Amino acid sequence: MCYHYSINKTATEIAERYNILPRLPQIDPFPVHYHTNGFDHEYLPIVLQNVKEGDLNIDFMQWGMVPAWVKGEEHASGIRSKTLNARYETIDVKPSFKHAFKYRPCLVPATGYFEWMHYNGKKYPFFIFVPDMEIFSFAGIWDEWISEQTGEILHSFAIITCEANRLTSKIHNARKRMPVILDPQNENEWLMADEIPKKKALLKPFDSSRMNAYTISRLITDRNRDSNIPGVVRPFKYPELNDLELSG
DNA sequence: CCAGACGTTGTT
DNA sequence: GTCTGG
DNA sequence: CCAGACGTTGTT
DNA sequence: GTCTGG
Repeated sequence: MCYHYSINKTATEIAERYNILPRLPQIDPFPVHYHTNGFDHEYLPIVLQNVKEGDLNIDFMQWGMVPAWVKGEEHASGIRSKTLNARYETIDVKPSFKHAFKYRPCLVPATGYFEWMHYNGKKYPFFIFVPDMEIFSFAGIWDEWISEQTGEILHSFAIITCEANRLTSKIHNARKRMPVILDPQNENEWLMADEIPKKKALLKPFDSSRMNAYTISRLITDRNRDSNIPGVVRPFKYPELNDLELSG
């Protein structure tokens, strides 16, 4: 699963990472997100294929995908907390996701994500990242929803999940899921492929040996403070976890 | 056929 | 313990 | 996912 | 819009 992640880079830096240079003036300034909570449905930078010109573009979409067929604002705000993630196993058959899976793939730029380990009855937050990629991509899907009431257009997205790999299943010691992270050489393929088996073949757990993680402070879920600050991704030690071995 | 849902996570 | 709201 | 509530009566 | 349960 993945309900909390980090993209603490400016839109300009993200554009450079994906070789999207020409449109820079339009997309900055944009706030960085040391921590975004899915249930806040923030606007976040998304990379997608520009249908007309064929090159990549950045758009800003709300996390929590509202499918195009949803009727009414109330229904839209009700469903988006349940569509933060989409299971890869059923993404091609679920009514909420199959259309977006077929026609609207996207990359979700990230610098890391957050997960809680359950240990002796307590929960410990971890920051999980890919040391060899400052910005990496979750595989995502998006959709366009138009409000009947206001005519307003909403672009929103979901992050695809798969079974956890070795590292992430140790942090998730109960149920084992993780967001799909794409190898950079597969990013374009994810945006371009049009055969369902080809697309599903890309949705695999990322190489555990290329990932790393450490504990962070409980500031991340402190409701009395803004968690979107650098301190939220800084290492924080819990003495009772000292014996824990993540790499083995 | 119609009505109603449409989703994920976690669980010693 | 379990549900709800964010 | 986590944090926080979890109930009723009567109401200027 | 499309699927599922009754």
